[in-house]
Amino acid sequence: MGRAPCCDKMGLKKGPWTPEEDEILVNFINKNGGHGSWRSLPKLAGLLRCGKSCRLRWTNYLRPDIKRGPFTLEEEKLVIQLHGILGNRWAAISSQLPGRTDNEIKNLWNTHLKKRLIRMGLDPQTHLPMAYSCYQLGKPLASSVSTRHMAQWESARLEAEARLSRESSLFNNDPNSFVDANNKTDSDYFLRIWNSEVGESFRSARKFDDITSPISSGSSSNKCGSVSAITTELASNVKDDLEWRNSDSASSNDLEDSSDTALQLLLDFPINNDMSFLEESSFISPL
DNA sequence: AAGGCTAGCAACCGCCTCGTC
DNA sequence: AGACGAGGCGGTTGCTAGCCT
Repeated sequence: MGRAPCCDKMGLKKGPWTPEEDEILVNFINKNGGHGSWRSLPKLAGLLRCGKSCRLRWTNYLRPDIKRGPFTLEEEKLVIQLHGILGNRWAAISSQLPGRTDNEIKNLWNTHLKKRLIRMGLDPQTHLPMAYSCYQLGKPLASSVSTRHMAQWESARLEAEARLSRESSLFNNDPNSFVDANNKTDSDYFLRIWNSEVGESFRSARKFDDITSPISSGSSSNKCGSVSAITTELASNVKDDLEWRNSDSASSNDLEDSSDTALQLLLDFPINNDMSFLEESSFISPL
């Protein structure tokens, strides 16, 4: 059914790359001012690899702008925040972390951050307490997650724009310049994402009105309901769920003694919107 | 010291999207 | 319109180093 793997051809090497292969690939790309067609690159460069393998090696390891070394606290914070908004869209998340690859972020998430959230009793997909995220009033989980992401998008954007207007006097003349770390605020991140191609899919989603249509959480071409309608529905759902959760005192104490910094980072994010009552709930550990 | 276990990470695989013909 | 190829993406695998017993 599926297409045959591109490396099935006889004679093509698989597995870890040797320093010699790395050198050949880097030299070829530098010499030609780019990779050109990945499919034809191995033959032209004299590598016994498939084009896909070359592309992966270049984008995940050999690219000169890749930042090596452990993730900083700020980067981890950003990954958690972005994952809460974008879900498992590693490429979209990595586009907001200069020098970090999607593979690196995916590994960070799977080996560190995900486990951290699970340890704290939080669903790594929804960033909400496990018991809560599993029962969205009988609605399909994938739909509720995407709905939540949509609402967070809109809320974060509105908050960011409001803050940006307040702080406009502090900004550079170039409103699109987000490079200066001194001026980098959380608002900046969201406006930058919102104005990027990543946000485009969400901006265009405002055209759709069918809030009840199923949403594929794994696809980059989601069809989503109108954001304002979703936000309204979400607020209603969350309030209902909070009432349900508050009646279940057994689960509400699980997180109170958590001092994990990741949770703090997640909750520290200044989204003061119609979902802010979530933070006031005793269900989530006090700051 | 040695064997088992685990975490971290590089690389692969299969599916999807988009562009071209 | 649909078949095909190329590139991109996310999930998963497998190797390795470090830790534990």
